[in-house]
Amino acid sequence: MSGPETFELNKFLPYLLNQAAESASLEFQSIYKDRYGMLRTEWRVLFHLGLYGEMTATDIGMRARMHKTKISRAVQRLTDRRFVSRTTDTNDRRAERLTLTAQGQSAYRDLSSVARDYEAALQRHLSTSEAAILRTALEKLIRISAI
Amino acid sequence: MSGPETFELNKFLPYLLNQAAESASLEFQSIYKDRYGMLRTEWRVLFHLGLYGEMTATDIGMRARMHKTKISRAVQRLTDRRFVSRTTDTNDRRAERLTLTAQGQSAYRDLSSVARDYEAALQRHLSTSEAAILRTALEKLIRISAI
DNA sequence: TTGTAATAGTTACTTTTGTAACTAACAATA
DNA sequence: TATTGTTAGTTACAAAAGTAACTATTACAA
Repeated sequence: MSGPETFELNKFLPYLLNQAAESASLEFQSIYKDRYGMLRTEWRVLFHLGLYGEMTATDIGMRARMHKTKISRAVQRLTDRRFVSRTTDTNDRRAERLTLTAQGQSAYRDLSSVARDYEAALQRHLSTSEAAILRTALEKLIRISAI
Repeated sequence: MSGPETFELNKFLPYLLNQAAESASLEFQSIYKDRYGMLRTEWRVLFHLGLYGEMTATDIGMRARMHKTKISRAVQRLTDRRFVSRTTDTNDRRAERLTLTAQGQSAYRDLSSVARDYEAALQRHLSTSEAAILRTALEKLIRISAI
């Protein structure tokens, strides 16, 4: 007894979203992990730099909504492995301007092509309009807590 | 230069799904954490037992797609805090039959009512058909890797 | 039976994340 | 120019998750 419409876990949006996110990330995750030994945070930083060019850790944090310690550690590992190079900003010596190295560019190009194919494969399970509405709905949900 | 249609991170489904899942879980998470000191894994176990009655850890693992060590630790904490009770199955003494205690039932009722309200609030940002299509699409994506 | 494999769940160890405190640099104001 | 506050990023410590090896029990077949 729990109210007029009884609760259903496998219809509960946060639960569904988490399951779908996990499911939809699994295979792609194994690719960047296997090929480049990257974690999710590192892949995200790589893609931000690949897409938007030079950024600071703070910039990435705002765009990707990642905490600065996560970014700090991701950048650390990416520079250790020569995917990213950092130079201190001469105007503000607290900030570091991050860019992809040639190796980083190459990994980015490779992975973004994988990402395109991967997404196309996912999308084959959805109709065109379904995929479009899905994206819109997800964007709305993201914006809710975008404060 | 990256192909005919250039890659967009904020349209990339796995990325969108992760962001939306995180965004849509955030506030609810803070409720079960603040009221009952529960983690996500514990909340999930609680809800499975509340919804489906007596289950074993393995049952829950299959339904929730959680690894058995996660469940083992969640059950451990839930029994420590008297939300769950466990009894060894007499037919198969490896298995433990898990059920909610009165306190567990009460937490479950409270949280499932919160969940209903929370979901309704999320849904207010979506049209009826949008919400329906979203669920369908998410279910399809979940099933893809359901092996 | 007895030996081998499978299953339920736990434990130990490692990796990753979260949180808070920290350093260094800048900004603003008295 | 001191003083106070803010910002960029790192580090230290604690909590959580992942992985593999483990115990105990059951299943099955030689």
